[in-house]
Formats: sequence, C-alpha cells, structure tokens
Amino acid sequence: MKNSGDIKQKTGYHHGDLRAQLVEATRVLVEEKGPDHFSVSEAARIAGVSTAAPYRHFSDKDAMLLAVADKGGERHLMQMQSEVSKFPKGSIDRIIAMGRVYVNFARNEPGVFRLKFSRKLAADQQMADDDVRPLDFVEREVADYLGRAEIDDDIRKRAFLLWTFVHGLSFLLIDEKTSFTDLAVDLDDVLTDIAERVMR
Amino acid sequence: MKNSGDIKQKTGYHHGDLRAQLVEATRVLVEEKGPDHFSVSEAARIAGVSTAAPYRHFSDKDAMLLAVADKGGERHLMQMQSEVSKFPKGSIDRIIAMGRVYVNFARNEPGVFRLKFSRKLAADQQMADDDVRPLDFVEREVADYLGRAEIDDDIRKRAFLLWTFVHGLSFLLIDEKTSFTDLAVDLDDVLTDIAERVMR
DNA sequence: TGTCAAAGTTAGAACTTATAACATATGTTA
DNA sequence: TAACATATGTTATAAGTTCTAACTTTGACA
Repeated sequence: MKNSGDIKQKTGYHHGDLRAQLVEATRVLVEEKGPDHFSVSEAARIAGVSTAAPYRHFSDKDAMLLAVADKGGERHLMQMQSEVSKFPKGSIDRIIAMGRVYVNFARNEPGVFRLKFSRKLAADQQMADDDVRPLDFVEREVADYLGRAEIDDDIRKRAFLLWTFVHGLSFLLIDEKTSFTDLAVDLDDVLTDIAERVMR
Repeated sequence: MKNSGDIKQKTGYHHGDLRAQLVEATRVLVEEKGPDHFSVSEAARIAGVSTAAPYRHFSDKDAMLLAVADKGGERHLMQMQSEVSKFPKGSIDRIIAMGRVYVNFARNEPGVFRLKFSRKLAADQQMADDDVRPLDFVEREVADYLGRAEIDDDIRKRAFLLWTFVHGLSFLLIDEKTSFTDLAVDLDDVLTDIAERVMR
C-alpha cells in the first residue's frame, strides 16, 4: 500500500504519482460539486496533466469514481474499527460508536458516501476474499454484545436492522430531508434509542 | 407504468404536449440508464424534436430531472395514501402498508427514487404550502395508531424512526447491498418487526 | 548501451449542454 | 377578419465533455 501523504509534484515529462493524485483530485471534486458534475478533464487539470493522461491509469470516468469510492470504503471501515476499539468489548457503547462513525462519515464526506452507494459498483467481487464487509463487522459486534459466539439468523437480522437504520439516517441527513433540530434530540440520543430497540 | 413506446409522435411544427412528453422520456431514460448517464439530447430525440427544443420548457438539464423527481414524489405519496386507505384507521397494518409502498416504489422506480434524493433539490420550498410532506403523512398515521390527536415530540420521533428505517432499506435494496434472501425473511416480516419495535 | 514498456503528449472524433438567431403557429385584439 | 405578440418550434454554433489514436519521452534492465 502506497503512502498518499506526501504529494509529489510533477517535475519532468513523467509525473511519478499521477494515479494517486488523480484519485485525490477526483475525491475533492466529488465533494465540491457532487458525484454528478465531476469531470475527468478537471481532475486532469488539477493534477497538471493533459486530459488524456488519466486514461493511462483508469479505463474510464467511472473507474476513477470507483477508485474514490473504494478508498472511501476503506477509510469508513478503518474509522469504525478505530472508534469501536475505544470501548469495552461487548458493551452497547461499541454498537453506538459504530453508528456514530457511520453517520459522521456520511456527513463529513457526503460526496464519497453517496458515490459508494450511487450505483451498482462491481467492487463487491473484488473485496470478497481479503476484506471485511461492513455488515460482517456489525454482525461480529452484535454477537459479542449478546454474548454469542456463532452468527445465526437472529444476529444477522439485528445487525441488518442496525445497518439499515444508520444508512437511512445518513442519507436523510446529507440530503437535508431531516435534521436533529427538527427533533428534540442529538445523534447519540437517536443511536442509543435505536440500539436499545433493536438489541432488546 | 408507461414506457417510451407509448409516446405520441409530433405531427406539425408545434408539438402540443412537449413538456409532458419530455418529462416522461426523461423518466424512462433515468430508469433505463440511471440518473447519471441521462442526456437532454436523447430525451429530445425520443420526443421527436430538436435538441434545443427542451430548453423552451426547462431552464437546464437539472430542471428536467427535478420535474421527474417532483412527479415521482407525487406518485409515491399517492400510492401510499391509496394503499394505506385499504386498512382500518389506527391499525398497525396501515403503518406497515406505508413502509411496503415506500420500499416498493424504490424497487419499482429506483432511478426516480434515487433522483428524488440524489441532490439538494430546491423543491422543498415549492411544496411547503399546499402539499403534504411524506413525513407529515407518517406522523399522522403514527398519532392515529397511538390514539393521540396532537403530534408531539414522541410522535415525531417514532415517525422519524420509521421513515429512516424504510428509507435505508430502500437504498440498500436498490443498491443491491442486501437482499431478503440473505436474511431468512420477506419485506412484510421486516416491516412488521420494525413497526413493533418502534411503536411499542 | 540499446531496447522496450510505461506513461506522458497532441490531435481529433463524436458526443454533450446551452445560447442565439430565425421560423412558424396560435390566440387576442382592433 | 387582419395583424400583431407570444409561445414554441427550428438550425447553427460555441464551448465543453469522454475517450481513442498516434506520437514522444523516460526509466529500467538485459
């Protein structure tokens, strides 16, 4: 895995780190203008290369968006794992923390979040083997909370309900169809409420 | 539901019903190719007019998509009202029916559903006065079920939870992130489950 | 050192959105 | 009924887009 922290400038004819910089430019544009109004040309301009250069690294426009979505997915999952690990295993706080990170990722990176779910990305196959799916992660936590080792249909159903809820909440918030000021609550209140309803 | 085959062809110089047909052509294209890959030119071709003609009726491409989203919203709400009215007032079946219609609308018209929520459409202002917002509708049903006249914070919270859930479920289904075959249940099972958890 | 493949370049085809200028039909009014 | 104003079509075109083709530069390595 490459380090994307230091962005190398284009020095001569060859860029050196174009792929990574295009992904980053795409990510920024997707956040600024939304996954629709993004253009390959503009990403190329930002990276300081010709409009044809991206096609050396990506088969087409959608492949660039897919790369951004994939990277966002990794970030999303890592944030969840990192935050959840702060709470004792088997506690309800871990369930709530998962939801908090999920929703806040959507609020912080609405463009990327929307992208991750805006089309049937054929990424599912790619990550089947080595990666942990978000839902697997939630199922593991639910099983731990309920003190069960095996992931059975009941565990799966509860995890699914939790996921569905935070997913819907994320979309309603970023689309500004609702806000917490409408209700007399904050995010943690709602997450606690739903966790209790689903887990009891 | 109509398809592009039913679209009336232009007879003389003036079309007669171009705006409506462009909206319909746009709807069909949005379903066929997704809200992204839709083009104004193609809608114009389907309606049998020049590529400039749509701009006599819509300020720009987004305005066409907005019209489709608005019309979809009306359809969505009407379907809910129609289905809900089949069940006795105050029964849990009405709550479940709402969710069923909501989710099935998304499954039947994923493009339009996605469109309705894919951007911050400035449509909210337009329908503030005369229209019934979906959430208002859910709140009314929840209040009826609980046998209360006034819509207080508790009602609002329960309606919000229900909406959030079916909204998330709709997106996960159309994005194929989940399916009922994954779980050992069907739509009504899940809706009943969640309605009970939220209403008790 | 010479060759090859990777990763840039420019040029251009085939689109697209959107506007401008022009044409024709329709409806209101003298 | 004639004439005008307006709505709603048209064609032409500018500017921007995706993506491919053909060419060029560069670095890696035998």
